[in-house]
Amino acid sequence: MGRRSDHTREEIRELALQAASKLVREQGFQGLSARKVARAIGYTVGSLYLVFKNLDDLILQVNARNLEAMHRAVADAGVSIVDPRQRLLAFGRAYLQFAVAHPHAWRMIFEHRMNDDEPVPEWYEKRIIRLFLLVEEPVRDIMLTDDAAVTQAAKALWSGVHGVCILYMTGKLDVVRVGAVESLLEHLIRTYLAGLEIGR
Amino acid sequence: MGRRSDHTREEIRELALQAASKLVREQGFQGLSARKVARAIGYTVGSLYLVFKNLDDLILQVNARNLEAMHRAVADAGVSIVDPRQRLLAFGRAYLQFAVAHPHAWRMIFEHRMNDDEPVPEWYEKRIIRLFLLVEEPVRDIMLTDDAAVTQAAKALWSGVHGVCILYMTGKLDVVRVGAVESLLEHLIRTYLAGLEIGR
DNA sequence: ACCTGAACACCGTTCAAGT
DNA sequence: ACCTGAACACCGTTCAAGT
Repeated sequence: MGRRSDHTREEIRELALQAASKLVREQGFQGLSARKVARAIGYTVGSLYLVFKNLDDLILQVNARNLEAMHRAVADAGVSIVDPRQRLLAFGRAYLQFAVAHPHAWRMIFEHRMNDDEPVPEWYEKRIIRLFLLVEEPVRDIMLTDDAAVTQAAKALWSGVHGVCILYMTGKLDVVRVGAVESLLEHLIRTYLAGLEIGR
Repeated sequence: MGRRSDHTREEIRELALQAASKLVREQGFQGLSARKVARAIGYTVGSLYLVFKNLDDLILQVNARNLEAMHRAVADAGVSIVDPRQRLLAFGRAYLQFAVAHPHAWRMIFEHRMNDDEPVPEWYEKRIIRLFLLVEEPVRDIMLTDDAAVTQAAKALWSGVHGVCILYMTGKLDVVRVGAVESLLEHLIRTYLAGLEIGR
């Protein structure tokens, strides 16, 4: 066999990424496999390895797109909000909402681990860090300074927000009401920011 | 074949749990498999299913022991510290230290997911919640009240601590210095607690 | 040049068959 | 009663062979 040329390399790549996204959306991270992706796009498993380095590579590409969407969702939530506290609250809510709206995509972003403990490529790390940078600006407005303390505060605050989200998503928060997580998240942000203003 | 009776059911169970622990310690969560455990203890894979329901069951048992050790490490760190703020700081440091000292065990606790999205058994959930309860007491001392606000504050604070730990353990915190994570953690706890005292 | 098919080295889980 | 061995239905990855 061979030499079908029904699709270009780029087309196969795109088909595979969309099939993978669909599999994750419908069956979760655990339901994704190279063989399933290949079957879904009508090619053999081997063909995937002409277009992707390996399964990790494919997953990173899917995650990159979802990170992009997440970044946009969070950034958009802050547009037209001038007060830095309200901005950070909007960011936090949007972050949580994205996780709730796309649970499987969100979990794959944070639960995927490289095989053989290979390091995550640099272009990918940057996409994660971009989210922290989004938070730095309003934090700077609140702290009224521009040194390393801002970076630390942004990291601390966003780690907290992330902690709430991940414990909620993995069912370890023991919350009953639907709005309880939102309340918890807002309480954490408000309380942390209040503490920040004292030390100013 | 069959009918060796070299070991009782309980002995096989214990051998398997220790072999599994060792595999995780040396090769990580991903390096664990039922077949490897069986090989390590000199039994066939099938035998494991006489003693454990499935691989998830075995993993939960290992995690339960590690959760026990973690709970003890955190609790012990707070003994003889009367000031509630210092107590919470000690708890946080101990939590982070346990993660750093036993990275693979720590990650298996928080990265393992049930197959087929089966719910985690109740006895297991309680072990996780026990950690939150540990935090409630000093938080109560600080808030000088005994209502639901204490539970919420404990959850918020410990979610934050956990967020710092998990982002650090998965290399997403972009910290360079060794002490930077400890500083970040202490900053988060101190700032949150400062904010808590204002709203009192 | 492009793609396949088969192979390799693994998985988790089940269960008839042996002692 | 206890344990095995083999089977089943899956994996990720590689690569000689076909068109």
